[in-house]
Parts: sequence; structure tokens; C-alpha cells
Amino acid sequence: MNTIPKTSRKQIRVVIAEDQGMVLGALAALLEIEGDITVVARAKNGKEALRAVLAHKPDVFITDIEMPEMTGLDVAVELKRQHKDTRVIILTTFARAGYLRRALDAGASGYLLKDMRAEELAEAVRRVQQGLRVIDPELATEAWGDPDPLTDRERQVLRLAGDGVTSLDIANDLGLSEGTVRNYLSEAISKLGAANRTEAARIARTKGWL
Amino acid sequence: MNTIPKTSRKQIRVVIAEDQGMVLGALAALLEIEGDITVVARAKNGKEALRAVLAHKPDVFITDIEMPEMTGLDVAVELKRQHKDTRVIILTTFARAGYLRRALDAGASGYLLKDMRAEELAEAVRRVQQGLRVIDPELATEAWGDPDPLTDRERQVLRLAGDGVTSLDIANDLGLSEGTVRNYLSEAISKLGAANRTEAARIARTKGWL
DNA sequence: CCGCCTGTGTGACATTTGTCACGACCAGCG
DNA sequence: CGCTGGTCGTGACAAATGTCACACAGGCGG
Repeated sequence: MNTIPKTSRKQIRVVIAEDQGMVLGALAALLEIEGDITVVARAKNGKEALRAVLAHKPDVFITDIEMPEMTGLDVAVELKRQHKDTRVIILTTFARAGYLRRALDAGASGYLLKDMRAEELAEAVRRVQQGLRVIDPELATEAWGDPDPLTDRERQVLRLAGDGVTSLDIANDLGLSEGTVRNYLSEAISKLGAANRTEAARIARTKGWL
Repeated sequence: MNTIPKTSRKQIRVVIAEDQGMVLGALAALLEIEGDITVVARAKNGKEALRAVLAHKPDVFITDIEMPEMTGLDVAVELKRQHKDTRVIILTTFARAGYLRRALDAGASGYLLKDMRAEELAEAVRRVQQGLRVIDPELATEAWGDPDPLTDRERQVLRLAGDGVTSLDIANDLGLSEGTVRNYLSEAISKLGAANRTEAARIARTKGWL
């Protein structure tokens, strides 16, 4: 435990976005007890988060990826587009190369996994606030392995197929012919080294390509 | 914020199990600041959790469901089997009727969702410690809807099929004939009102039957 | 003991899926 | 300008999948 008061230096102001209320509240509690960090706003979805960041202009913005309304990554992209200088930390369950890549493209300063030790979060916030980058080490190495080999159409088709939608229905949905859909799926299956559409979808999902 | 010290009455001793370190630490922090609750041990998987509960005999045991080694539900079942009187609260992401049913069968006193407000967790702990039950209201109503229609074999086969394993491979895995596997899948598909194995698996998963 | 359900199996058949080869169109790029 | 890659399509064929009817064993409740 740390008994040295950290309140003496200037406070780090953060906004947190996370759709699971329990986790949101708990993370806020965790950061607040550090003393040198103040949670100025909380958001339960992407749009709320974006508004909160624009309104409060915090030093650091911590966000989950998978949220209603708007993805954490989408929010990061929007902040970058508006040239806001709030630093962004992505905090997620998923150790997926595709997510990390997209996070970095969106100008995120940190990418942490929820299964890290809780104490590291506060430390990461401090590092990021000083302009450093914090990437989960496990991910950092593995990440630059394989880029997404799928084209947009392939991804789109595979996503539906992975939910059990039939080739014909996919064709109708997207305004294509059934043969074309089968061609895309065949391509995707071969690119991913899968045996069928279901396995292909599973693989793509775990890589963060879907 | 609550400024009234709750430490005057006797402390409630809890053990928490949750595989995501960040969430585990954050929940512990959240409960500790309540004052009347002490986290006596933390576990990152089911087996650790079981050992911790047996060793510390806490008043309340809070656990996630999906964890390595052993499911939170499995731990609850084992505690019931050993006639331990620690009360169990299941805290999970999934609002699935099947999970709730199994949790209650396992003698759990609480079933809460991670997207509830964080403040409610401490309150739930107090209620449960007093012998009350705490079930997420949304779930409580919806729960007694539909019982799992699948037989063990159907479930087993569907699980594999949902991961993209081929009928023939499933047959070899389970020591069945391919035709039999196809029969089970056909049955499962019709029971679930799905159009194919993939959709059937998806449906079963969202219902908590897989 | 008689049904009834589950688990297991077969065979036949229709449909869906996966593969291949091929062609057309268009955009971007050297 | 010609090449390349992505998109979209057709047709044909092989393999996997889904459906049905039927059969036989074992267990369990009436």
C-alpha cells in the first residue's frame, strides 16, 4: 500500500467509458483512491463518452472498445479528427492484433488488457499523461504478425455467415447474387486456412478482423 | 459519498473470484471503501477460489461464472456439496436464463449483472449476508421462460459444430457415426427453430444452454 | 410387462456449401 | 497506356449438410 499522499502535485483529470456499470464504478473507485487522479466524468456508451470528453477536456480518456452507440475506437478516431489533445487509453478484454492496430491508427496512447493487475492502471495513466505510450507487452510483440487479409466485402459476408445466415439470405441482404456470396466465402475460407465458413468466422473473430 | 463510518458493526468478510485482474482489483477497491466490508482473499480462477473459500470461510463469496480451471457455478456446486454455509453471489456479464437456473440449483443466494450500478454490489452483499436473496429483477421475471430443450448429446454435438468442426470430425471425436451426428444436429436445429447448425449454436449460446 | 424416450444406427434424397474456371467492369498506379 | 486488384457475375461439379423414415437397444415410470 502507498501511504505517501500524491495529492500534492497537480491532479490528473480523467474520463472513463465502460458499458458495464459495475466495472465502470469499480474502476473509478480504484483510480480515485490513488489520490493524484480525479475522475471528472463517467460514460456508459460511446456517444456519451465523446460528449463528456469534449465538455471536460480531461488529460486522459480511458475507454472500453465494445460499447453501445459507438465503439471506443470510433470515439478515438473522432477525437483525433477534431485534433483534441486528450490522450486515449484503450482498456479491453481482447488481446487482438487487429484491435491494437486500429487503436494505434486512431492515435491512442495506450492499449491495456483487463486481465492485467489493477495497480498498473493508475501507473499507466501517469505515464500516458507524461506523453509516453503504454502498450501491453504481450500484445506489442505478437501484434505485428499478420495484417488483415480480408477485403471489405469478404469481411461483411463472413460476419453474416458466422451468425448462421444462409448464403442466399446474405445475397439478398447485400444485393448480390448467391454465387458471388459463395465466391467471397470461399476466398475468405482459403485465406484464413479454415475448413468452412463457421471456422473461418471464428478465426477472423479471434484475430479481431471481424 | 458516505462519511458515516460503518466499521462500528461487525465486518462482513468476503472472497472475490474474477479472472480479469483489473476488474478483480477494482471490485475489491470498491467494496473496501464501504468500510463495513473486508476482502479477505482474491482468486483469479475457480480452483483458487474454492481453496480460498475453504481456507477463509468468509461470510460471502462473490464470483464470476466464466473462469479458467473451474466455473463459478462449479465452485458453487462444490460448496453446496460440502455443506459450507458461505453465501454465494454470482456476478456475471450474461443475462441468461440457463445460467440463473443453474445458479439457483447450486444454492446461490444472489445473481447480479455487471451492468448494474456499482453501488448496488455492496448493498447486495449486506442483504445476502442477512440471509436474503438478491436476484437481478430483469432476470427474475424473464428467467422462468424456457427450459433447455436439448439432450446432453445434442448439446455436445452442437458445441463442436458451432466452432466449425465438421460432422465427420465430430463423429470421430465422440466415437459416433456421421449419420448419427447429422441426426442430432437436425434435431437441435429443429428444436431451436434455426435454419442451420451455425444459427442453432448461436441461439443456444445466447440462451446459456451451451 | 408395456409403452415411451434417449441414444444409436442406416439408407436415401434434396439442398446448401465449397471449389474452380472464366469473364466483365472499374479504379488506381506506374 | 496497360497492369493489377477489388467487385460482381455465370456455370458446373464435388462435398457437406439437413431431412426423413425406419430400426433396435436400454432404462424408467406406470
